[in-house]
Amino acid sequence: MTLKIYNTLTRKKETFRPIREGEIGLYVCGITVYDYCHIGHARVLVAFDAITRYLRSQDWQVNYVRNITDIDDKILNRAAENNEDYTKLTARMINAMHEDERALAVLEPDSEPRATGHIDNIINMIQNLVDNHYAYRADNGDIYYRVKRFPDYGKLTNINLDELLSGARVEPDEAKEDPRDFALWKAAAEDETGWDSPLGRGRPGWHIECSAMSTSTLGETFDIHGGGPDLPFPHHENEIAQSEAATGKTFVHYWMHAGAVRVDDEKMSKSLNNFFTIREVLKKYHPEVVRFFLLSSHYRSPINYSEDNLIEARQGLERFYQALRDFSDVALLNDDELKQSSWYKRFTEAMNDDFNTREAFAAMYDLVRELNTAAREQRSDARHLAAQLKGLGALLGLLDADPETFLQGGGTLGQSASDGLSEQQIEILITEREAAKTAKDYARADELREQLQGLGVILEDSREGTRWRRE
RNA sequence: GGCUGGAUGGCAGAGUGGUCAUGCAGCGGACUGCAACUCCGUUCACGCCGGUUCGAUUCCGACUCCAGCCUCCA
Repeated sequence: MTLKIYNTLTRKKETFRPIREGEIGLYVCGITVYDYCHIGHARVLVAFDAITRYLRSQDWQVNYVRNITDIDDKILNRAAENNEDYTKLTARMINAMHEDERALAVLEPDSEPRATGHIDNIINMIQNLVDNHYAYRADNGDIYYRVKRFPDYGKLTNINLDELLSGARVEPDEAKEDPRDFALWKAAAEDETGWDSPLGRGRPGWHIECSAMSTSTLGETFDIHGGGPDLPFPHHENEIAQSEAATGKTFVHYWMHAGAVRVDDEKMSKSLNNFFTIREVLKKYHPEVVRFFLLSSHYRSPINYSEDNLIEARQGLERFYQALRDFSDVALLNDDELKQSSWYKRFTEAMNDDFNTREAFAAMYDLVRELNTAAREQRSDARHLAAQLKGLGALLGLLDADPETFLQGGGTLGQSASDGLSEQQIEILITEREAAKTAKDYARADELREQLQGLGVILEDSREGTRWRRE
């Protein structure tokens, strides 16, 4: 089955053709670690995690590289504000990032290079660019990329160099030959953070670290480069200019960019200061609800982070776990068994079409209905349907929790204690209600049920007894 | 202003040249002591104007509006 991927470079959905048969080199721009990750980071992390999991399930050998930018002006400024060494700040933020990733079931990439671990590669690449006149050393000691010398500049985002110049936003800098040039190496004084090198003492500018890390881990030309919605310009445009000038080869075949996360229908940005960190979000919502929410739109569409939409995601996920409730013990199918399934076929058709997770969900919801019907009729295929549902969920990193635990957790974590009702207390009230029901004292039974409902506990009666879940 | 992408039912959100998206919500029914869960049925749709076509929400063009990037940001 052919895999189609929307390529930012061509602005078209294209049939994916790997450089080497069966293999995919994937580089995703990771985090600049000067603060906690926010919900926008979460989207990129979760989207490429789901994509990578899916590709591997289709027998692609994926080499997934996601970098950490751990040296940068924002980091140095923040460290100075905190009056701490910048490596202390980045170490703390990297730990926090890893915690957030684990919570969201984001698997580790195959490698996670850090800018400070690639200083030699960065220096070599800049030296190469200087030697070939793609870069020059300015009077202030900074080294800039000579944008004019790279004729393809702007091919990713279709910008016109002259118009870029007329845009007043380009910062005029006396040291530059041309205001459009950007820094590769920033000169550093002895008492500033920097590395000694043939380029002079300094530190890398933003952009060059990704060119160095990606080409040194995946080769001068690789398959897919991904990132957030604000990266095509200037970051990826500059990466192309640096890398292709340095190697003389095509840098990347497919460019993938996630859509923006909005907050209550407002643009989310650092300057508006309206972003939510992942850890704040996880205080309100179960991590799988957040993951499900992020995957419930196509990865390229804008998505709106709001109370309503998160509640909706929770309800959707609850539908899956309700269906799996009586099948928590079913074993996962092996690959061959799963691939026999017609549901699997529909699911993969959706995913092979530029990773259409929402369409894949539609197939899973239809499977849920079939499963519920089978279970109601006590059909023998119910267990197999449940196993297929879990199998499809696993391809996206979903539905791995114990259904009862998920439903009784009520879509958030750790709220049972603050609710004032322990599981034991709930069970006691349910037993009391059972007694009232047996005695046909329905008024008392309803009173108990309403009491529990007021505390966020929903009861569900069945022939086998009463189950409960939190809203 | 330039460059991208989009406009689908009450909301969210896919997709298709002519028969169903899907989820939530609503309505009717089954189940239930009553509910909840679940199942069955069902209402509600493709921004606006032209064109192509036997037929367009789907293709083409104009228009209007919205979002992202062009400034730190994933």
